[in-house]
Order: sequence, then structure tokens, then C-alpha cells
Amino acid sequence: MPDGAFVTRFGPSPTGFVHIGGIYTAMVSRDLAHSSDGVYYLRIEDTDQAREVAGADAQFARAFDAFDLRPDEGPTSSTGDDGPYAPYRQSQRATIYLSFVRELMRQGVAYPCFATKDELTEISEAQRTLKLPTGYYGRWAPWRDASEDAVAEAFAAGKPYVVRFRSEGKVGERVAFTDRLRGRVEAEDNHNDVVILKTSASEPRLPTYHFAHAVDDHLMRTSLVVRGDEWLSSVPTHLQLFAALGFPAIEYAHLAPLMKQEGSSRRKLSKRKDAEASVDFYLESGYPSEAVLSYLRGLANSPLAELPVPEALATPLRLDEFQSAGPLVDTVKLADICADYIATLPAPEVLAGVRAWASTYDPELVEVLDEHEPLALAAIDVERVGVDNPRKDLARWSDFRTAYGFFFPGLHADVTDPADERFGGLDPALVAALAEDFAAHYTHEGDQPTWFQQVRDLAERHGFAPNPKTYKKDPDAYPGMLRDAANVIRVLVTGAQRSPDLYEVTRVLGAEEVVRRIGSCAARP
RNA sequence: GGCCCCGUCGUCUAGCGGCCUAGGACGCCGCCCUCUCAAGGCGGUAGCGGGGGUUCGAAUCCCCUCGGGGCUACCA
Repeated sequence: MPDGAFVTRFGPSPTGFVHIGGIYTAMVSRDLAHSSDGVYYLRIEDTDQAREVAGADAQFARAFDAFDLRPDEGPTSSTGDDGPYAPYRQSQRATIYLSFVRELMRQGVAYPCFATKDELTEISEAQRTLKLPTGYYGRWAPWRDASEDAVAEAFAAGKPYVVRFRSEGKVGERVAFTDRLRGRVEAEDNHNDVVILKTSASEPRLPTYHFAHAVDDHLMRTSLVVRGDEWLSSVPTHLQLFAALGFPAIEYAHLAPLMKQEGSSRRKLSKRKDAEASVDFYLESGYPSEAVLSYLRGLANSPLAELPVPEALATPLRLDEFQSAGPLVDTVKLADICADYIATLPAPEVLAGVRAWASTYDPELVEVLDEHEPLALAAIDVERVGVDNPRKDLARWSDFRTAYGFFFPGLHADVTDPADERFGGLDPALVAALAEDFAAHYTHEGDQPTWFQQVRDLAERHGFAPNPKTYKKDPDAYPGMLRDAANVIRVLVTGAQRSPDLYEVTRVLGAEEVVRRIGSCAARP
């Protein structure tokens, strides 16, 4: 690996819900590694058996797949591992942690602690009443300097215990370190004898995050730890752990969390409260994953926010461009990026995107699409090819059905009732007359102006005002204006009051189908 | 409570002592185009959290304050 190459990692906890913030962190980690010719690997941080959810692995795999974030190294299945620093699952590394814990204990840098939950609560309550910092340290740490006899006795009695790190830090001491995003950070040093090895129902017991971080990131050669800034306060502890283990310190980049507006304040996107916190939200809605990634990159490095998606994806992220305040995730902005992006895609790619989405979320649509592929491609091309500004009516793949469904026989329902409210309250008899007249004199051929002229003529024959100005002068003299007459045709052809250019639509549908649809509402003799 | 991080239009931000009566993008509003919608064109709305300094001059530097977020677990 070249000098300056970053080895980064993403360490999800398999607690059953993939957070968009996880995708954000993983994306940043991978980008920083790859743009420096380094390595990005995945490590499953499953040291909390109590909160583990079955199937979470598969969810992560699916999310990484969808966002093209597959790691260079990492666990490939629940049993197998792939890579030089395997295993990549912390629960399978238990014996590794244990050996380091033993070594620390041998050196007196770690010790067993038999304090019960109640005792710990008492300690912190006492500290609170004395207005002292809470925690397990110094004279408040009963097992820190317990006699060998007391320890042996506790062991013999089979009392449950954890292993704590013997911190050299003193209350009030300060440390400074450098964060790659925030520069120099000064903080109170850690003085707590943090737990490094937890109790557990089954052997072998597992380490805490803090200890696993030190051991794994050193052993697995991580050179830049990219993680959420909720970890920033733990850095002093981590630094002490690295030092105690004899490991050189590594670099950190603490990312600001993705936020959510709530009333007048903002908070971290919450998996419990916010639908958009879950990757499933993006997948289900069908936001193109490239566009989502591009949006996320814009949040990371704002100069990328105004770039087209392919450029935003191709431009390497820069550590010095990160903002240290947490951005709000704005689905309106996301939708704008998505619509712009989809508008640049050729029809076959749009169709592929819709189809891939629908294969999971709308099976009926897949059938229709597969049955009418040429029609689908032609429909997508309406007002997209041969125009200066392609239609931007798809922000999400799920928009396809409502925006383009009417093109397809299986998805379009003929409008047969002249009193249908979509006709805008026009006299049903007039609606039927318009339909009958138009169908009877329909000419399919010709260019756009020629074609539309027959709509104008139709409107005129039935007494519609040619334009708003004329209409407004004497509203009672007309049943409506041109737009109202055109709306009748539009509704008959597309089933909606809003549609792409009617002429273009009829080119795709063909003369026969157009006449059939219009005729479906004509007055019957 | 203690410690840490953060604070420019509604949102994402540009800004690193004069180029700022603060620029862009998204949104929103209006107008134009127009058979509807989308798109597009044009215009508009809106911001340096507050207070003190330093300075000829501050969004930019310092102090205080307020607000928000995070940590303070045998969760990560």
C-alpha cells in the first residue's frame, strides 16, 4: 500500500435495523480508503448478545449491496470469512481479546471487579451528593486495589465479575488529541477504570466496544477510524487503552450525525421515530441508490452537492471539506437530485431501475413491464428524447406507476362515465358529445400543431371559448374554454387531468388505442 | 450537574479582517411560456443566535452569554 493510504473499516452492530447514518459512515470510510489506494473492510461488532437480532446480517448485506458498498474484506457469510485478518466478526474473536486481557492483568493494568449493580449505583449516588464526578475510579473503586486474598475469595465464591482497566488518569487532568475533521481537541482525560471484559451467560466472555476497538483496529491495521461523533468523548479512554496495550495510537475522524428537525430544535435521526432513518425507507420508496449516495456525499463535502450525480460519485471526498455540524436530512432536496438524475438516464436504464425496484415492491408492475417492454421504453421516452429539457416527473421508481401507468393496458382503466368528476363538472351530455365527435373525426397523422388543431376545432364546434381572455369576458356564454375541452380528451386518453404532452402520448398509444379510449365514453345510440 | 462538539436564509452551504448594502443551490412566492402537469426562463422572499470588546474596519479575532447536539452503561 502506498504511503498515506488509509485502512478504514465499518463496524455495524447487528441489532436489526440499518440506519442511513450507517450507510453514510460506510460510504465515507470506503471513499477515504479507496481514494488513497487503501483498504476498506467490514467488521461485525456483535459484542452485545442481548440486543442482537437474528437476520440483521442479511439486512446489512442487502443494504451494502443496494448502495454498492461491499467491503474489500469482511465476513462473507455467517460461518466463512474472507480476508487476511479474519475473523471479521467480534464474537468469533473472543479468544483474541481474552489473551490481551490476561496480559494486561499479568501486568497489573487490568483487574477483576466483583461489584454488583447495586453497589455501583450506590457509588454514583454518593458521588452525586458530594458533587464529585461519577464513575469507578480511585478511592471509589473498591476492587482496584483489593488484596489478593479478597480476590481469591470472591473467585472461590463464584461471584460474577468483570475485568476493568486500571486507568492512570487523575480527576481533572486534561489531554489533547487531533481529530482529522476537527483539528485539535482538548478534553478532560479519562480517570475511570472502564470495563473491558463483560460478564456473559456463556463462555467465552466478550469485550466492551472500547477494548474491542483498541485490539481489533490495531491488529487489523486500521489507520483511520471513521465513526460517529458520539464517540468523540471516548477518545481519551481509547488513547489510554492503546497505550496500555503497547499499540501506537491511530487517527480518528469523527463524523457529525445526520439530524432531523423536530419543532424548533433538531436531534439525531432516530430509528424509532423517523422513517427516513432507515435504509428501508429509501429502498422501498425507490430513490435511486446512486442519487442517495450523491446526496450523502454532498452533505459530507458541500462542493459536491451541486455536481451532477456521476461527478459527485467520482470525486474523492476530502477530509478538510467536512462540516463539523450535523446536517438535517432533507428528502425534498433528495427528491430534486433524484429527479435530475433520472432525467439524465436513457430509457433502458430508467426501465431497469423501475423493474429492479418493482421486482421487490410491486410484482404486478414487473409483469406488465415485461409483457410490454417496447411500449414501456416508448412511454419513458415521451418528452425525454429530442427535447431541450427532459421531463423530470420521476424522483423515485415508485412514482412510475402513477406517472406512466396509463400507458399500459393492464394498468389503465377506461373512463366510461361522462359524469366522471375528472371532467371538471362539465355537462355529461357535452362530454359524451365531445368524445363521440372527436372519435368520429379523429386524424392520427400529422405533426404536433396539426394534431392539436383538431382539439381546437373540436372545442370551437362545441362552443368553448378559444382562450381564457375571451372566456372571462363572458363566462356564461361558454361551457368552458379550450383547456376544459382538451381536458376531456386528456382524461379519456390518460385517465388523469395532468399528463405529458397529449400528442406525444398518442404517438406511443397508436391511433387504434386512442380512438378506443375516447370512444369508451361516447354517447351510445 | 460535569465534560466535549456545534451555531450564516426554512434547508445544504460560500465566506477565513476590507472584494459582503453577505454569494449559490434546494424549497417557497410571483410572472412568462402554455391544451394540463412536469420541465424551462425571468424576478422575488429570507440569514450572520445575543451582548460586550479588539480594530480605521468583524459574519470573520477575543471574552461572556444563549441555544442545540453528544457523552457521562457490563449499548454500540
